[in-house]
Amino acid sequence: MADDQSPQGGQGLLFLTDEQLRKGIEAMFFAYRGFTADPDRILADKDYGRAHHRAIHFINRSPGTTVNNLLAILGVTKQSLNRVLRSLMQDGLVQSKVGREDKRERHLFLTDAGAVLERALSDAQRDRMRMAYRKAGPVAVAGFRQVLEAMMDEDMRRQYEALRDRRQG
Amino acid sequence: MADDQSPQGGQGLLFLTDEQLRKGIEAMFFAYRGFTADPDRILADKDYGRAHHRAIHFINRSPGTTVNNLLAILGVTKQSLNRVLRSLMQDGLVQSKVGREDKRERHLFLTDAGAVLERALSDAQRDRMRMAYRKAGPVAVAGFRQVLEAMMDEDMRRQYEALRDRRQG
DNA sequence: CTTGGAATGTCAACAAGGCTGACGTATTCT
DNA sequence: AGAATACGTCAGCCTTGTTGACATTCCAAG
Repeated sequence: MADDQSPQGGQGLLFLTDEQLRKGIEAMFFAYRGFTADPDRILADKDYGRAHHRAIHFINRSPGTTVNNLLAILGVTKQSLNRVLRSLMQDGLVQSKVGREDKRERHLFLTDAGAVLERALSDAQRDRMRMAYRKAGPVAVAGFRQVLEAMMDEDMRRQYEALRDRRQG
Repeated sequence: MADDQSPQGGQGLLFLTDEQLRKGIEAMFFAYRGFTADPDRILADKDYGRAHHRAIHFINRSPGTTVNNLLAILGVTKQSLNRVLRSLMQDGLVQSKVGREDKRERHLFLTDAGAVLERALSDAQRDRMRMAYRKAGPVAVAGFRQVLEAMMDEDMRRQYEALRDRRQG
């Protein structure tokens, strides 16, 4: 694949050619389709879309998070998020509680029914991920995460890092 | 979930825990935002969206490809693609030629103006990719690609592979 | 040669889910 | 008291996915 050279910097920069970069770009494109395919199939039956999945995922991840918080993580407008949250609450999958300290805030939680759906969605997504991880092996997985993290914008990375070490009930 | 075993894998299966998988899922989510951010900014000025970018990318990649071909690669309906192609053709970025052998087919090409936009878009996307690659290093990059390829569906992977070794004029 | 079916592509209409802008209400901060 | 914050909502727009209907072209069977 490449002419190995001696020291750490020296192994040629063949992995930085336009050709290699383009392959990476196309790999991202196709892989993302696989990444969302399984949850999408589950959601299609239920009149929900990817937007609902994202909301459910992050509410599960950070129970009690506020609307504003979720907004920042998802990177959408409140009007857009609101549409999704409204339907999830009407269907009894998400519950919002008025803040105790600051009564302007609404804290979001999954109901039992919401947790069931979340489980189904993340199981499906994890299964594919697990398969890919197992196939590629631990070293590849470490590289995978490194490159992804390097692709994020600064503020996204902060959101991502903030999520990393949070323990959830 | 994580009992260490001896054989070749030796280093435990800690990279397959639900926790690790979830981090990978979230990394994909945030990284994809970064991945599309730069081209999106360019397109926003021009009344185009991601769909236009995808079409332009793959037409550039495989000049003379047919609509049907493109359909399969992009994974959308022909009606959806058609709308995008129509606007690109009206704006003089893409040109379609009736097939010589089979007159039902339309072969797609970028015009000079189309090639200019393609350049701008892919430069932007490649710059980010290059930065990430450089930061992560060649070993990480190899792992990155391995995992992405393992995440694809069978038919996507075939599309992706078919693209890999094609030489373009 | 003709005819019917399959393949290719176009037009029309609809839905999801982004967006902006404007506004109302409750609450908190200064 | 007045400004700022957090949230919800209405209205309207755009992109991009969907299905349905239809025209053209090709090909194969009769």
